[in-house]
Amino acid sequence: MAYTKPGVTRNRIYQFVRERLLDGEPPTVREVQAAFRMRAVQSAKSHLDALVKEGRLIKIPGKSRGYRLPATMQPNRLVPIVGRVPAGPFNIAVEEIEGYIPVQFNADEQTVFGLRVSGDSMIDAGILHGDIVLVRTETEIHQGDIVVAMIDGEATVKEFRRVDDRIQLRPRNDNYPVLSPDSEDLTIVGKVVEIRRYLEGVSLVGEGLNG
Amino acid sequence: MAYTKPGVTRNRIYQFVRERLLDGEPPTVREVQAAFRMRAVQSAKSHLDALVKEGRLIKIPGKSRGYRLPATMQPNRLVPIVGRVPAGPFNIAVEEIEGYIPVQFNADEQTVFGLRVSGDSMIDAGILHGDIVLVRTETEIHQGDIVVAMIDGEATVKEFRRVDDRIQLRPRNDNYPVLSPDSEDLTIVGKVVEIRRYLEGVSLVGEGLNG
DNA sequence: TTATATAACATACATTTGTCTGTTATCATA
DNA sequence: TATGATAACAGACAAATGTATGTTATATAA
Repeated sequence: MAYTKPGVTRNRIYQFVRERLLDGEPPTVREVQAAFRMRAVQSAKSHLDALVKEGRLIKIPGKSRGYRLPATMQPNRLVPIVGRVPAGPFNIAVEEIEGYIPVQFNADEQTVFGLRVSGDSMIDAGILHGDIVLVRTETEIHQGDIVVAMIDGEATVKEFRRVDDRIQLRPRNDNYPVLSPDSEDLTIVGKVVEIRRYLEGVSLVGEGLNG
Repeated sequence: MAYTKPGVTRNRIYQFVRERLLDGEPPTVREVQAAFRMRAVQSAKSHLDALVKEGRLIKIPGKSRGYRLPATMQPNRLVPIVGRVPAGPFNIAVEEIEGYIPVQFNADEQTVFGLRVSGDSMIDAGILHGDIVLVRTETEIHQGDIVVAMIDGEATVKEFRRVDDRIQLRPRNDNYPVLSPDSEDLTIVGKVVEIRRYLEGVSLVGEGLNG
């Protein structure tokens, strides 16, 4: 390819590789070479190695398609959406999974799931019927957090308060009462860390492909 | 590895490959082999080819790490979040990009971006100050859609109405007036297709990594 | 201009990886 | 038990891919 000013091709190659990695398609050195119409493999490899040296990429030596984005650039992960709160956080039955949505947590663990909200008891907190809340299990709960709780086997989204050693679950809608269940009837499933609302028909990833 | 009932190992391999692909790390045949402690490459390859035949995977013949999820299982894409509406949809200045978030649209094109909402004029639609709305440009706008509009160079999120050949932009908050700007002062940037609210500090992908 | 760093090229080689052919073992069903 | 289908193994080869060495061309700055 034509000679360019120092750094120019470097940046273009970075953009290209980044794009490919975010698409889940790590390129080979020769694919980079071809994309930039270079006549020598080494031309591409030099740039890639330089990007690694600069810290903009990392690589797995020896392996094919071994260039990756550094941790801070790491993209996301898919988590399952369930229509109702699973019995135990860790045994979500496959049949209950509506689909998967991408999140950007480093939730390599199985600690985050999505739950479709029903009812309008949290409307003043901007959580509407049909919204999807992302719930992180196994995390600390603080005063005022929005949580998913199981009361007598029933799932609910509420604001968490501790008042005089007693747990209150407060709706954010004046038409609903504050709940204060006995602790043996109550399980805090996790904390709501994100809310999503889809205004347009979105087919969830992997929808209906169980089996 | 030990012999299993027909289909069992097949499914496990599918889960494994799927996991890897969603992580952006397509495995080699031999990596599958190793993961299942098989003594022959062909054992892994047979299962993979069978999964392709069943339609659960697709493959790029000849290429390394060439197994992929079919289109319906395709994951997501990263779109930029901007703090304010860009001048033109297609020339988002890099400095204005807050970060990137994953979406599940097949927005291979540059038609979707994220915008951080300021103000509470849409509070009755469950859109709060600080929420991120995902905006699709170049799409049809219908009565009642929530849109992002530019009025005299100012960006705003409102409900779209057409009344007697005149466009109305309605807030969803009784404290704000309905707008009805002259068409020369108005640009409809796009339609809001998704709303997100992060309740926990989430560092956006690629945040502060411009340059 | 000259010197130095960067960019691009040419070629070769080693390793990784995909693919092929044939065999043996276990499962499922009659 | 007999039979066909599926699962797993063994070994080899070919293509893809990473890597190394050396050379030439252009950009940048003194």
